[in-house]
Amino acid sequence: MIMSARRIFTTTERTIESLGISHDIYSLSILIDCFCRLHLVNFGFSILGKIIKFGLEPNTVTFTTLIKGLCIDGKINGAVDFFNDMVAGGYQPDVHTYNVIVNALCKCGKTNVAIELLKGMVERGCEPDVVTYNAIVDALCKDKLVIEALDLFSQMRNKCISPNVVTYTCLIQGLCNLGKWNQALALLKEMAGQNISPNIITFSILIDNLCKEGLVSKAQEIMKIMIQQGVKPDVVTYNS
DNA sequence: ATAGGGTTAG
Repeated sequence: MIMSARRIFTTTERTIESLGISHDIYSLSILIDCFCRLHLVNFGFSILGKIIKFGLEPNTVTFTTLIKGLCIDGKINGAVDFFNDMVAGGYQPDVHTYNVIVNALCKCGKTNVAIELLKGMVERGCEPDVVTYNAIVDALCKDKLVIEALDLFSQMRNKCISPNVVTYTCLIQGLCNLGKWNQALALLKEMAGQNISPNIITFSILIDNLCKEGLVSKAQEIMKIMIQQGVKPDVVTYNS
């Protein structure tokens, strides 16, 4: 595995060089991304070394790609450390950079740290967007902290960051998990008012939870609405 | 001009 990875690394380099194509920060950042997706983040860091050796300047994209590579490998602490190094080195993280870290923190159960980072980015003048909020709203809902999730939901609206179908779907799921399907249905209505179309996932969550509550006729009602809106039930919907 | 972020369900 290690040998073949190294071979990929060196032959990629030789091939590009033998074609007479010179590297720039774009191609090298793409190369870093490729290695990171192959779980070869260390090779990504060797590319960073090459960038510096070539006298090129790594930028926010280069760093963000490496941070994501560390997250892909579950090295969340390493990712946070490298993020701090980046900031200490005078490089400004942007909303993409923050979203990579926030998402990784949320996915590994460190929702509180993610919320701290959300506060931190605002203080640094980097505005969060719907992606940032969705990650945290989803994590809070999965932690059964729906009140906190709804609080964040109103916070984002105060900032004029429009929630989308994912935001609503996460909240609906969170409410359903606590048996608050009435509130979940209210959110479904609210979506219509906001011109946000529920999708197959939104509908399936509602149908599944209504069935579990023994409200099968209500579930069938939702399924009718779903079909009316042109969303085709799938195997998940029918299983429910 | 060319590169980087999430996406929710049984």
